[in-house]
Amino acid sequence: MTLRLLRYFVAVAEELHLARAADRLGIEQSPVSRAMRDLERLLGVSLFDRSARQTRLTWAGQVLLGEARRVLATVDQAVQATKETLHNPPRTLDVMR
Amino acid sequence: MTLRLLRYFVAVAEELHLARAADRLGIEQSPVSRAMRDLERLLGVSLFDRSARQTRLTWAGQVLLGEARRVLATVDQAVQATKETLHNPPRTLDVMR
DNA sequence: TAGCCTTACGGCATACGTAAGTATA
DNA sequence: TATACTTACGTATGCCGTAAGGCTA
Repeated sequence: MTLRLLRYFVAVAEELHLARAADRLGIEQSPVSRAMRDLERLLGVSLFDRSARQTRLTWAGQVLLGEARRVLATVDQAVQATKETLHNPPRTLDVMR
Repeated sequence: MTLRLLRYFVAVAEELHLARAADRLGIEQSPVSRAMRDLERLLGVSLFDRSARQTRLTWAGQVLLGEARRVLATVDQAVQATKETLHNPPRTLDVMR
């Protein structure tokens, strides 16, 4: 699993349209389509219902959308918390030992 | 940020030794060293204290270790929860609309 | 046939391994 | 000098864009 696949998936799941998702991601449709295929293969589940004219989420897709948002939020927090150590030094001197 | 950098970092932070971390990851020392350098540049903070003979975590490194573990746990849960939708179908039929 | 997604292919960027280099105790 | 981390360089893998292909209303 990679964050790239999760980021692409959230964009597609929210837009329900590959071209718009690709626009939002600043890339072309093609890599987005391939990424969704790769993600489905990786997880072994269908994330989208492509039978209809419009793209829709399967149940697995709905579950992953919530989970992926949590992952990305956790990543953002990890980056922020680490950067903020510059301004919030440890209270005691021996925490680094 | 990538999961690869976080996975490598957790290995190094837990082993406090690049060769052992590399062994655990199934790769060579060299890419691990480069990854840690890249991660520090990305975050703009020092994660390791390299002045001593042994590798030690800075305060920022200790904070990131906890955060990175949370991220990786969240990812595992995301994958599991999505895969389990195959055995736990939605209770109602209209959740996919 | 118009709109949307997918596949093929070539090029670029990223990541690895080997091996040489640097530093410290 | 032994141990551990870093840097240089060539190769392999991964990801992207362009363009062609397929499908459905």
